[in-house]
Amino acid sequence: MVGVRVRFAPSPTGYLHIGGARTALFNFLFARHNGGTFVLRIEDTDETRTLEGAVERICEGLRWLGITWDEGPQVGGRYGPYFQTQRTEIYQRALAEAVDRGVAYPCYCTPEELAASRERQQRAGRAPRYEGTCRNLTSEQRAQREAEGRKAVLRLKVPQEGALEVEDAIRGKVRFELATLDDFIIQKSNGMPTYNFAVVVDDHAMEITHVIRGEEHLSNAPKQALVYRALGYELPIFAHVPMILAPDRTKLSKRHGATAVEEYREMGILPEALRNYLLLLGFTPGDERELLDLEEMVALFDLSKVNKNPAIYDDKKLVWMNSRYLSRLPVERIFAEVRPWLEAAGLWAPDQQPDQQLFRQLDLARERAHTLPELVEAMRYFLSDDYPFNEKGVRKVLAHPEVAERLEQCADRIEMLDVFTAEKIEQTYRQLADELGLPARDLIHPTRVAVTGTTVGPSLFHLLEALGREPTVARLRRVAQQLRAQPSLLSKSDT
RNA sequence: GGCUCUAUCGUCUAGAGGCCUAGGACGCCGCCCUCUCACGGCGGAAACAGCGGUUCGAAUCCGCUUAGGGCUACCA
Repeated sequence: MVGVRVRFAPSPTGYLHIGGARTALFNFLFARHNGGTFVLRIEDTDETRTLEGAVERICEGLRWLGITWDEGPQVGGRYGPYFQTQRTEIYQRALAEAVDRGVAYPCYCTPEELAASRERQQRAGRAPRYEGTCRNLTSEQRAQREAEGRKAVLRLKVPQEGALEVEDAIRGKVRFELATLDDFIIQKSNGMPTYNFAVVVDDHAMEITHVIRGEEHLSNAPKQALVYRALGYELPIFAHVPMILAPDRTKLSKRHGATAVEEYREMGILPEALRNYLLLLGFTPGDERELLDLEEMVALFDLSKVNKNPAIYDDKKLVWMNSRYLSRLPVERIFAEVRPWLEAAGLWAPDQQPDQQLFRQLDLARERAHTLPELVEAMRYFLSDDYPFNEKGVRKVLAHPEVAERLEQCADRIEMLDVFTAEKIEQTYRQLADELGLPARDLIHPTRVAVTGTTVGPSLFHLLEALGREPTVARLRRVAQQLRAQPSLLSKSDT
């Protein structure tokens, strides 16, 4: 007895689409939740659409999201091969079986004849269906067409009356009139099986118990059910998850912005955030929790909690989620994520090792960042003396005659401190402010802008502690000097 | 066109006949916290597509309409 077996079966036509990623996630969670097996299978029967490197990109996207498969490319398995192009003998056997059972027949119509027939029917206001030209050919007629050198395809003989009900775990019973279906092709003239045939053969051969896939396949379900029936296979449980639509309610495509998982990675989105966001697109955890780690997702996942209606994709919430993960995940983890970004920005050397001070800085910076590139900017003044000055900030808090001296006084006091801690720094700032008869903010704000170039950021005293005494003092003095020499110097480098 | 799925705030959604003067989250707007920003807290604006039924009672059930999606290939 096999337990739950599910599969994700993308065709390698390019990148991993977020809709596909969500389907994969649901399959993965379903398998894990039920202690089952998650299979990755590549549907590459259309060689003209198969793209070089696409399988690798899809695998990498899945791995990045933390979706791992138990059988499939790169890992193997007992039900292989996992590429349809390598399973041709299996299809040939199934095709031969279909012919033997009398449920399939060769059709010699050319694509041109078919197109003409379709057009004729459409003009007559009817739904285009295969007219059954070759359905009842005698063996002489077949032989004659073979002799003419006509190439044959194989069609499935579909009953012309009655109805077929497909049970869907998400939608319930879906009923189709057989009269609306026609004898569809199961083997192309190049010998390859068509999608609707190959999926069934593979799902059966791989003992798939639950077919969880996108809603775009719902209309294929009756055809596939017919193939199952024709071949005498047992039907799996179907579950069609709603599609993800673009904000204009059309199918999500490139012109709507990012649609590939890898693009989100390149935008500085963490896999935890994308995975979490994708889960919530069409799935309700049941309580009011929204931020869920993989373990919680596995524990909670259930097909009955998958929604029926399509979700419109809106990345505002994704960005918010990303900011939450940025500040919640272990700081070491965040460092591993930003590290390549910091290196690319020239703020971190490839051989450089992080220390406690770096982690403190990261801790302060990450609370304010929504994405990895934002985090890089929030880290810039910690890692480099070359940080941009915000023009408005300079004008507002630095460009005043009394500021230079105050900055120097702050620097003096800082140098006198026995220990450089946030607490001590705050004490001395407040004391100095008292002595000067000023509100503390008149010292705090100029210091912040001088040391970071910006008016926004972490609590100043923690900021200074994380920055370190030497850089703090050096920056205060440098800025004071520049203010004295020429105030406009500072406002040149604006952000 | 035919077949089919879907329909609650701008978006993701809760809601499986009375608990709904429809709840939460993102976003937006105020206020609080405060050295700024962010976080956090508090509050606000914001929805049951329409019309008919069924019922004592409907966001919830049924029908129709409307709108959107999918399929309708020798693509997957």
